[in-house]
Amino acid sequence: MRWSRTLIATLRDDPQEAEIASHKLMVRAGLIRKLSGGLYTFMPFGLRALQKVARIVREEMDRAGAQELLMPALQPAELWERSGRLAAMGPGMFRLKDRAARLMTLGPTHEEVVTELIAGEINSYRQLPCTVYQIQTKFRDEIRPRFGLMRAKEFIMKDTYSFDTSFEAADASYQAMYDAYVRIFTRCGLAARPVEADTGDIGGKWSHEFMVLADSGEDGIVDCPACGYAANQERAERAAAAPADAACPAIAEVSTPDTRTVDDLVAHFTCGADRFIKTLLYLADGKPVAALVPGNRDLNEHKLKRLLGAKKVELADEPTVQKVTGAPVGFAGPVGLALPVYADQSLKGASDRITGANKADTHIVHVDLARDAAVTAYEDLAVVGAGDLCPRCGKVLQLKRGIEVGHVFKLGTKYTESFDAKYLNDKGQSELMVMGCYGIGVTRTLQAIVEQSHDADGIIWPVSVAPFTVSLLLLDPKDAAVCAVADSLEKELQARGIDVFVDDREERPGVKFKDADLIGCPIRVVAGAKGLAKGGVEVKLRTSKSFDLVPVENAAAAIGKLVNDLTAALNK
RNA sequence: CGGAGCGUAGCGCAGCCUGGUAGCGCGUUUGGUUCGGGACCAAAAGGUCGAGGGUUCAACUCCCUCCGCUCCGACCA
Repeated sequence: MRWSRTLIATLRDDPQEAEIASHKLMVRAGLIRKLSGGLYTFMPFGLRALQKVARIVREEMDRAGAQELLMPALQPAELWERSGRLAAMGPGMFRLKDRAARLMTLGPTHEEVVTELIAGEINSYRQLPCTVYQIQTKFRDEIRPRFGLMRAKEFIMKDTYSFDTSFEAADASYQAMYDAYVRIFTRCGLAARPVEADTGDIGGKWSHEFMVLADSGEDGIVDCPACGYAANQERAERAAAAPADAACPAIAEVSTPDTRTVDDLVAHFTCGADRFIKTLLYLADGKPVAALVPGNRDLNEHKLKRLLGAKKVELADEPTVQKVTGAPVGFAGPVGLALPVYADQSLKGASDRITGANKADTHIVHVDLARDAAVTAYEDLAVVGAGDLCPRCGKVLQLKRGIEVGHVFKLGTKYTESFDAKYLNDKGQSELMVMGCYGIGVTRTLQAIVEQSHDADGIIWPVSVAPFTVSLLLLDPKDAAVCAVADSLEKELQARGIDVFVDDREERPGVKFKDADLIGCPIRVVAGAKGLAKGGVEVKLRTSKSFDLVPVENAAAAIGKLVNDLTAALNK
């Protein structure tokens, strides 16, 4: 392909719309263009890179025994009512009506469609296990699309679904996908790290996310350098550390006018935030409960939701708080509260603490939680952060940030129950299939690669996903001898199956060098009059500062070897 | 949904406070000189100043409403 005949425009300035490096670079290098918030066009170069990622995904899915199919993106909403997810996903789903006023949705994911499909297709244990996948556009009405392709309203996802006869068999399918994911991200040149994760709206018992470490990542990752424990902050647990509180006198009320937040309390009582017990009132599927954490900690709503087995957990609104505590927001406390009370494990044995009095403008001091309040249970409820102790080995945890590029779930029978997906076992009895689902954000993976692999000059594509493997700069397009060299080298490389992009523009060399660095193809070849006079073309890696002068007749072979070396290094 | 900021030529921006009919850089086109890390000179094309309404003799500028984009937050006991 030649620059002069390609729809590509590179930008000198950072686009006003972009914040993070990968987003800026993808726009500047002419890979994507924005249509509207969270909606992007893939330009020819962006599409080439995307298709290379998709191809790797496909090859590894096929190798792992999954079969590709393609399901509709437009789906009857009734399907989502059957699983209960129409309500659970709420406004996150795009909804529309067809001409018969039937409610339809644009698929944000495909558990419903695939389970309905498989329930009809599979009848016998002889047909199991069965794993299918697709690479398809998904639609999610994100609250706040951001960072270009990272969180978009429309994006390309690879979604795989496994069906098995038993939980043990499903574990094997899960492991096969987990292994395939490790290979996929390795081949894409990404250092992606599996971490334990929350299952969210998808449901199920167990899941891992594949995270690309990046400061711009949206997820917190809790990491134990000592034993390798790693988990999404939403999921992360911590080892119990009991407080060393001494016994205290009986409780006493203290007037605290207009002192509602922990910051207010710290200022008022001049003590550490950890001396307070934060009492949070939640509605779990509509029923009020209280959750207690130390004043210096945050409550992890995912943990509370899991503990209560609730479908929906939300902070109680002001009227509810007023009703159950008898006080305005800001003065709730566990003492005398007629609700189920769940306390964070670090409050076990807590004594001489300060809490709200369930009375306007009043707190109580000298609270011994066990003595003065009825705590239903002590559980790990706080958000885990740096400095907490590892739940496995007890060493100190670190906190990092990451981009979620893949997610694997053990779903169990959540969906096969909803859709009555059963098979006959070898004794002729009907049993539910056991399911797993596995997603990769293909478009997000592409951007994560850029986020992880760039420098001040531009993108540094891994050879496996670069829009083109070789950038061939034709420095003197008016010099017939140089053109002839570029032409023949282009053909030789193509004959070897190496894709080449020839910059044949009538531009000064500096412009071509800058653009080549920005676009970031892994191998740069310069064909210029100067180089030819010295004996050949210049071959340089994007990652290297220096080049090799290679005689024209050896160039294709030398480049072929470089490609092989780069590919081998990725797959190592 | 709440908070903040921004919408002026393809891209990046100034002008607005203090109203008088729009400018800079890049890019694009043409001509010339250049030619190994984003050249220079000359000329040119390109804008309903996000949309609608209001105030005014006059609105990019002041006021109101709406739309769009970006960032922060969805944590308060």
